[in-house]
Amino acid sequence: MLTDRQCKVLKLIVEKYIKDPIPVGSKTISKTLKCSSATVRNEMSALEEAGLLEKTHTSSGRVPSEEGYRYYVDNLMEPKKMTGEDMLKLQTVFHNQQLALSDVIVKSLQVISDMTNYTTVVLGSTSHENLLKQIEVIPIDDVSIIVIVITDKGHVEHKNIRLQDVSLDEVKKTVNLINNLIAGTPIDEVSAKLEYEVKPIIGKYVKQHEQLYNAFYHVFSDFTNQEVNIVGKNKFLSQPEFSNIEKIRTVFNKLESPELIHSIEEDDDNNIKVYIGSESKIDDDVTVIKTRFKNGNQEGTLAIIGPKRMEYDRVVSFLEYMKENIER
Amino acid sequence: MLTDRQCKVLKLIVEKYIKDPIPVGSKTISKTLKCSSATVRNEMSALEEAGLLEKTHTSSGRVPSEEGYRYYVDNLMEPKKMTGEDMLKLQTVFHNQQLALSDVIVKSLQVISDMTNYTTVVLGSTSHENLLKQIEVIPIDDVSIIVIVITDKGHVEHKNIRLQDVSLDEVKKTVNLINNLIAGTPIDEVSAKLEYEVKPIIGKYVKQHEQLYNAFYHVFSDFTNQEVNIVGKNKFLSQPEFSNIEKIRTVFNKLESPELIHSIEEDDDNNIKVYIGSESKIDDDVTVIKTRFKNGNQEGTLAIIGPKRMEYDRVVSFLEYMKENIER
DNA sequence: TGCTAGCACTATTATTATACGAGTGCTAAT
DNA sequence: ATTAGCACTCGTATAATAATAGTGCTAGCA
Repeated sequence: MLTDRQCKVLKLIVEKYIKDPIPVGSKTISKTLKCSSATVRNEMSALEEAGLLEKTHTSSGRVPSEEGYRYYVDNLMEPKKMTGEDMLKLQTVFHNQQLALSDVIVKSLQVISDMTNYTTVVLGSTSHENLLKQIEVIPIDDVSIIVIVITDKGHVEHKNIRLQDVSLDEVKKTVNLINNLIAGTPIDEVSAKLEYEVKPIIGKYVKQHEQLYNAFYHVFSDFTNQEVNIVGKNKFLSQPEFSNIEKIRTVFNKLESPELIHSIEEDDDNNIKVYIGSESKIDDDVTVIKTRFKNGNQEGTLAIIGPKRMEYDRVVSFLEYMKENIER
Repeated sequence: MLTDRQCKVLKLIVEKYIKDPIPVGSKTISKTLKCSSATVRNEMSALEEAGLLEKTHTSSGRVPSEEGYRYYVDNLMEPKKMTGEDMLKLQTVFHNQQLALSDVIVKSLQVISDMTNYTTVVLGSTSHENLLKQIEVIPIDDVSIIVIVITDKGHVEHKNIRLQDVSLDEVKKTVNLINNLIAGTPIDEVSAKLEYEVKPIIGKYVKQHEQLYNAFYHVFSDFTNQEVNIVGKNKFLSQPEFSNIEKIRTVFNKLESPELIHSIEEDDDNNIKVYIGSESKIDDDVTVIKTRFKNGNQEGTLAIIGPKRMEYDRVVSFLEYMKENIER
């Protein structure tokens, strides 16, 4: 258990280091705390002993360790209320009556990315939550048609497919069958249902059924599992801890890998969760802060991704604000 | 005018430097050319005089200048035929009968990006070439509908809009009006036509016409002018001349700015065009190689973007192959 | 007992000096 | 016209030095 003063020292160090990423010395802290630098040094080595602080070399100042940030976030951080200016910017987005909720969310996370200089992510509902609402087909020319897939949550995707010697009539028959038989099915089960429920029927009644079946099968199996919206990846380029290209490359690759991004929502806790450093699974110097939201049939995940040395208090208050405003 | 030997020297230097980005010395060249390093030095200083070579410092080897690359591309470069392996990879993409042409193009440029380690771009038809084919509306819930816009070239976009107290009937009336009155109009003129041809009519026959008019107006004015597909931006991260973050940042910002990307197709020459360094308008160390393609009603631009120190011959042959295969 | 002044010690950073080498340009000889 | 030879230049690498900002520890004080 930390003493009161140790908490103060840790908090000061974390906050100082977040402002300015250079190791913090005892002298700096002693100025704010009413005691000598020697006393601070003693507290510091106790905190280091406890694994909350680290030195970059034997005679350097201290830097928060992963556990140090953790302790700060869990116990020391005070909620920071948003500035009027920040609030105002977001409110103008939220009060745009014409935009659908999903657009409002994406737009405001763009704004947040610019305000904070961190990367933001919006994940929509997952494919097992999205039910097939209907499909539409538009003929483009003799050989190609566009298939549009719409889910109950309003997720739309389209695909241009090529067919040889298939009459529009037969396409329409198939479309009607699909709409009648498997609308309402979770998107990720559609491919299977197509095989067991639709294939046998079109096999009997539709010419060129092989080709049509294959085409639609691909439309659904290629259906993106989830709407993923990442904004401001380039913000990492202005963070000092990502000044080397290698690091940037690994982070960018991770941010583009669907698995990684989906792992963000693995834990479906509804509160705001903070994943620090290695917990982020992206890079030891990266922190992910996320929350889930739900409004009617719209649900999903918001995340803000930045350096471990992140303005935790500010980011948390942004996410709280977003969650609150989305949910009513 | 360059002598024969000067051409040989320039060609060797450019090709050597492209392989390995370190200044090329006279000794290296003299090994390949049957003459002494002193002779090569004389030729080199003639080439420097002519502005085709540069030194990084007084006693360094030579590096091609922008004009040097230009001369190489225009006069010295020999077309390099594609390796069987490269060809094979692309052919499997092209021979996929199920994919629409536009998907084949995007897929093959992904493949090319991986093979070359350069960034690739596909630009679709511009908005004044795309004609509105039809719009479709799908109601999602009480307050929101999805509007889907389809162009004659098969470009599809959708937008989720929110309406208050508007009956589905009225929406459908408006949609029918739009489809009847302004289908066939170039996308970038639709907004205007909407105002002059549709607004007066729905004003009379449709309740809540203000709201509906505004919603559709926004759907069309937000319509993306053009399909832009950039693949492999991260490839820049592994090019040695982009090892500093500042440079990467400016390049990434440029690649994300629509104006810049559109400037690629400004010149609608149908041949393969090479923009070296400052000509690329992206960065002095960047080269853009592009070509237009056309197949039936599908047209657009392909581009490969990489360091100025690019494998020009290889890239040109890739683009030739692509153009040829698309156009038949 | 807890705090602090004082001091020896340590590692980083910046600066300077030195040597090395890969390259050039020029001159004189072939 | 070509080339061997040589002085010269500049970037890179290495080592030596000093300055500095920090530490840990000890001993004395309230």
